[in-house]
Amino acid sequence: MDEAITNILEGCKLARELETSIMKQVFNISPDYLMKSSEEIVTAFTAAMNLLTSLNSSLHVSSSMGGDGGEGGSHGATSIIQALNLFQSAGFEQPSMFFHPTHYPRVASEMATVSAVATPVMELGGSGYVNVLESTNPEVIGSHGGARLTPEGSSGSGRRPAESTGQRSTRRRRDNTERVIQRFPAVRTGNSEMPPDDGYTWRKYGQKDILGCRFPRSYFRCTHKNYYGCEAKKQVQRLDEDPYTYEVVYCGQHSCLTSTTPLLISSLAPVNTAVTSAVAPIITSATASSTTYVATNPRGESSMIGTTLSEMTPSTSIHLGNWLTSRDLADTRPVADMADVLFNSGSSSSSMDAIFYSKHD
DNA sequence: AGGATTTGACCCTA
DNA sequence: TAGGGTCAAATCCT
Repeated sequence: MDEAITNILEGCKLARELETSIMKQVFNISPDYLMKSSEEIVTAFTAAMNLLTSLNSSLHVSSSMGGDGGEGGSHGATSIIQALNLFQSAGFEQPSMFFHPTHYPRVASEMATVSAVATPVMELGGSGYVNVLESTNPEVIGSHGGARLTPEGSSGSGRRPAESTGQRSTRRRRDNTERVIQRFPAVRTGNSEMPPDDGYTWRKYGQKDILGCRFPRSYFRCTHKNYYGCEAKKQVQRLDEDPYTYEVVYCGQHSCLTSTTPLLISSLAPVNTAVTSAVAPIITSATASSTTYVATNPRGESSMIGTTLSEMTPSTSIHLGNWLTSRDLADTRPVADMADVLFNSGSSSSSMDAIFYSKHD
């Protein structure tokens, strides 16, 4: 255990050094350097994870992740939470400008993608962006993560005459699109807290008080719905039990080209046992947000099949993610994941795009 | 001026 | 029928 902690701390140190380097050379950073540094970080965390894995393997791990979500059944979570605390005490509690929360859904999705046996159906758009085709599989999974909540309580008072509107277009509630559920700690900005920006631009189209919930649920759709027919939506709600945590449910795929990192949600489908069993221990912690993988059966009933870390520094989430989701795929993608996060997971509004803006221009 | 937000009404599903 | 999701007029914001 001590050795694992040493490795983790070393990884943290390297990550901080890398971050510092990036900050200092914002417009003059070499991809080679990034790759090399990332690799060193990966090595340190991989070593730690291997040690932790062997530690935990003696304690448990039932490969069956039932639909009950198992919040409390986190075998082996203690070690990971300890590791989390270490990460935080090592100075990673604040979101980095480079490790933008935008990355986290991508990372979570990527992890599941790595674990999935099924090959994701993808196509390259003309501009080089990757578009993910809409899944038609009735069995879909989502993940759980977080995003920004718009400031509430402004003084708009939309009021419509009682007669209004003729007929409504078709509206269905239980569509079979993927649902990605994520939790994020609120980001404190001035006097208010809000979920972190997820990199996409959203337009709020509704807010509802939900029965039994202290806080209203806000409904957002992609701002570019009209331009690109982008059907992505999300629901944002503060948790009753933890008002400083936001739960965001993403529905549908982004078909717009406004982000360099469209969520690879559809690539998670179809759900299969590889994903289910690969997402190992469930971790819940007040200090770390989580990504929850939700399986939806053809009747639209959802059940959580797993949770993994996502609200940490990308390096830690990547490594723990690999450890959690793909022990059988160990060492296959950590460097690539890191590079992907570093180079591809920025959003149109992220600082990474500001740094590497020329990449897509 | 045009886009974003608010919020009561409407409508669908369980 | 209740509750949740969406619509769209009114209003705010830039």
